[in-house]
Amino acid sequence: MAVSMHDVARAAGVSQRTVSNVVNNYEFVRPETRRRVLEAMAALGYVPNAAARSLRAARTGLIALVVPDFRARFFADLAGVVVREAEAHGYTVLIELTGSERERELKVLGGGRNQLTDGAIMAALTLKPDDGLHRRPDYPMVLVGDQVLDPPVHHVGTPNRQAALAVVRYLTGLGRRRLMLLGYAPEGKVTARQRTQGFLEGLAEAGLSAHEELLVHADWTRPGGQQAIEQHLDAGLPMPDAIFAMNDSLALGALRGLRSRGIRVPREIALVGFDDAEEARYSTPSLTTVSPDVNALARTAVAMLHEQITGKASGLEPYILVDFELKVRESSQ
Amino acid sequence: MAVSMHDVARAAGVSQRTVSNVVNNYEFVRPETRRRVLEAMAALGYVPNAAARSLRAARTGLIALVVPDFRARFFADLAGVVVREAEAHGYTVLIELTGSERERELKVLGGGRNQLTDGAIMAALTLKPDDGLHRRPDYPMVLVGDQVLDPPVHHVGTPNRQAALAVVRYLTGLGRRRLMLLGYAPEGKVTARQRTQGFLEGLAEAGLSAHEELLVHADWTRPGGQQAIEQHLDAGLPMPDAIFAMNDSLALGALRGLRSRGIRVPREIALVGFDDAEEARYSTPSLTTVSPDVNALARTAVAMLHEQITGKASGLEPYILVDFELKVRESSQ
DNA sequence: CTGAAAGCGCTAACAC
DNA sequence: GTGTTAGCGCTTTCAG
Repeated sequence: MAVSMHDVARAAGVSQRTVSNVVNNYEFVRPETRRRVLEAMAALGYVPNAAARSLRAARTGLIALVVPDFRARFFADLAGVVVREAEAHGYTVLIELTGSERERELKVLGGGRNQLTDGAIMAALTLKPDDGLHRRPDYPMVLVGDQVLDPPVHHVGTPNRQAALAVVRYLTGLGRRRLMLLGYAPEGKVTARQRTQGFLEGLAEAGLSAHEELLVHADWTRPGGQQAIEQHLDAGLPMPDAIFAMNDSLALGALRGLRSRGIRVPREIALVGFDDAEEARYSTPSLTTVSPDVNALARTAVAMLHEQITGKASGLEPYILVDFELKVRESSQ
Repeated sequence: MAVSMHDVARAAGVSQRTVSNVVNNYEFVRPETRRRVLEAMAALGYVPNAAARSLRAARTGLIALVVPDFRARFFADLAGVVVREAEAHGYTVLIELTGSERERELKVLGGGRNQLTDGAIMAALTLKPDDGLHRRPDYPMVLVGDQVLDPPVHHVGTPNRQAALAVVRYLTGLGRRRLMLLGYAPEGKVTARQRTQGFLEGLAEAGLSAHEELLVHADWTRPGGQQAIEQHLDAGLPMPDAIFAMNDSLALGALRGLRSRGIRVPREIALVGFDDAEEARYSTPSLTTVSPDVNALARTAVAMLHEQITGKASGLEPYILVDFELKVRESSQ
């Protein structure tokens, strides 16, 4: 067995209570006593036991970060900031990788593993509004990305509609007139719908109408983007003079497709993505893209969760959209 | 308070012991009793309390994965497999991001946070051999990547020397004669030294001698690679006909540098990286690179750690090198 | 300012 | 097969 408070207490000639006071930085301990206890702790190599503390305190100091996969740069970034931020609030982060499996996301709604965590920050990809009913109501939770549940849950996201609108304004401002929306998915996730909405609003604003053939379905992946573009071009469908891709993977795939057909970017077609993935900076040409403020996203999520856990009166709205920035790079100018 | 075993026991009209038996799938419980208990659990919404269990069992079921940063694709991949594999062994993974800070890596050696974890898998970047002394000897630990500690710790890695050797054999086999080693760092990490060793062995084997001016120092990053190459070229130093970069970031940076100076890859210079980062597949030209078997790496690490934690007689060596593969792509042929 | 003592929820001897 | 029971190490009332 490891050394316990009791052992330290005996060694220092004080009661366990006093040791606890020292460990928890209770103010009113005589300096001399504190010193003795600290010495005993060091001598014995005392390490507090987290399990016992949790058991007693009814909180574990652990929060779960539930994401599909760290290979998506966005989630890797998110994890970094969440871990840092959580630490500042006294939490340790426990990772749950869902691989975009519905089963696993549902499990989190039910309170996760064995009351192991005090709450969860989740990027849900597969949940549907109805799933909100499966939620254990007393389990603190914050959704990152899209609001997908119906009895709505605390949530922090990117203003998809506004960002898409900003993209269209930017492109039409450059004089582009035939805009393609790549990754169109009217039946799909909220994300897709919101971005589509912004896109269409932007067109309307510029007095343009949406060409149905320029709303192009595609898997939100590189191969998806490449294929869709190649098919579109090979089918002799109307050429756009600008493409807004639903995410950077799509955009980079499209870039490949365009190149393979000898079309120059941005000369003939301007290209804009979404997410500001690392590759966006390093592709040739580098990719103009919407950069969500991941930092703010993570900070806000942790703060929201902390409030729920501690039950403090919240200064925060239960639903927050953070900033974004349109990073203009070579692919559009 | 949440509902406890006691509550369930009362509701089912059995003793707490029996509930425990059911929860832990103890074999010898009468089916009828089991059913009753299960029903009571469902009715009350019982969830076992992890803290209590840990306290009692003196293990938490948590293991720490300690890595610098998930933005490096290698670690993102690693995390994915480790989490999956850990789950199969009944562990949950807790993330510790070090940001390559020595302080944080040292803390892990000391046993991590409050006996919260049963052990750790760490990719140490900043530790020096002497730091091995700081290690808490009874804290199970597996190093991934390089063996850096002196009283050696269980470890699983990539055969750096052999891989570098394979690269050189491949390049000389293609008829290349003036090989540059990019990212040379003789005073640096073991990784660097091992790869350098393999590189030099390969040259010797081919009857070539190492040109000192072709051992090029550089930060192991994209900008580092680009700068180093541009400086080298602009200084009029001897042109290589092949470059082996210590990692893919360097290689991709170099690619940019070469392109900016109008040098064609692979026609004039063949380029090989190390790590098989995702971008390596999507660059133009795509990058030939050494692909470590991350799956095997992670599986082995978890298995090793599990053995240490359970104290089972080990079938595994305490030091294991996993496979690698040379992924030949456009940049070298 | 410090001691004594009561559990938090669970596991695992030990009985029967 | 099931009940009794003793803690695991800690926080926290309650007394001094």
